[in-house]
Amino acid sequence: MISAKRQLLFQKQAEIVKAIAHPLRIAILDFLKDGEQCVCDIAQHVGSERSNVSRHLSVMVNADVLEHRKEGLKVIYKLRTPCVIECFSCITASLKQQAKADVKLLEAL
Amino acid sequence: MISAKRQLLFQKQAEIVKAIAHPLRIAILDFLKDGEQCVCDIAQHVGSERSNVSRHLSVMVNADVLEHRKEGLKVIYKLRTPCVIECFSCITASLKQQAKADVKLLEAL
DNA sequence: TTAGTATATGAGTATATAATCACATAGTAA
DNA sequence: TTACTATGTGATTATATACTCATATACTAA
Repeated sequence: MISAKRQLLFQKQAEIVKAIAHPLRIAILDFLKDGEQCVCDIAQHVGSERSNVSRHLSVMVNADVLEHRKEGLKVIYKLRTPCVIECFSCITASLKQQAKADVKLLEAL
Repeated sequence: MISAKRQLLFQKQAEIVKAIAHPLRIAILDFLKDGEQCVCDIAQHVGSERSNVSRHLSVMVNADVLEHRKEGLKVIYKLRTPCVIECFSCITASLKQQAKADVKLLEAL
């Protein structure tokens, strides 16, 4: 059985992973890997309503994936733990593996 | 604006991340990093109902995070992309950063 | 002050997810 | 065959999440 301490760790890890587990939020992370941006530019880039983007951003701030600061009218968001970007290389590798298997299947039909 | 191609990529990446984004599933992944296991031993280890564990396992199989094979009565599950485990080192680093900030805050009170 | 812009948030709705229980299926062994 | 064990799944309920619209707040500039 898992100790209460480890269960807490898994709980906390899940909170961070959940904060990333959305296509729009991944798009935002991908945009922010090249540098900080304001909400309006993020919304423009990902093609979604500002209110919606603002909510997604606050989810990631609450999970400490992003940090933000005010600059005049604008609020600037940036990655707090840039290594999350590296996780996607593993995930992309998994997707490539899937895609290759799909091609093989298709060829066999 | 993001191309349709990239939107599809983010969509697929999110499906994989979502399949990991649950404390019980992270506990399962952590257990499987040391080798393949059957449902009954996984359920025993994570301390949850077998039917519940079975459903969580199928979520991860559908996302190609796990693979499984039958062996007599038992079904054996194992990691398909072991590099997902590496992602957790980044997430744990983020948690450490949070915890340190919390300690500093506590000391300031 | 007023007008305008950027952001955040409450309320409502729609959808997705998780857990539990009961039952079904598949294999083993007597 | 029957009894038993391991696993998967349908149905239900509870909860969480995502999106939209309207509104509130905060700042800027005239």
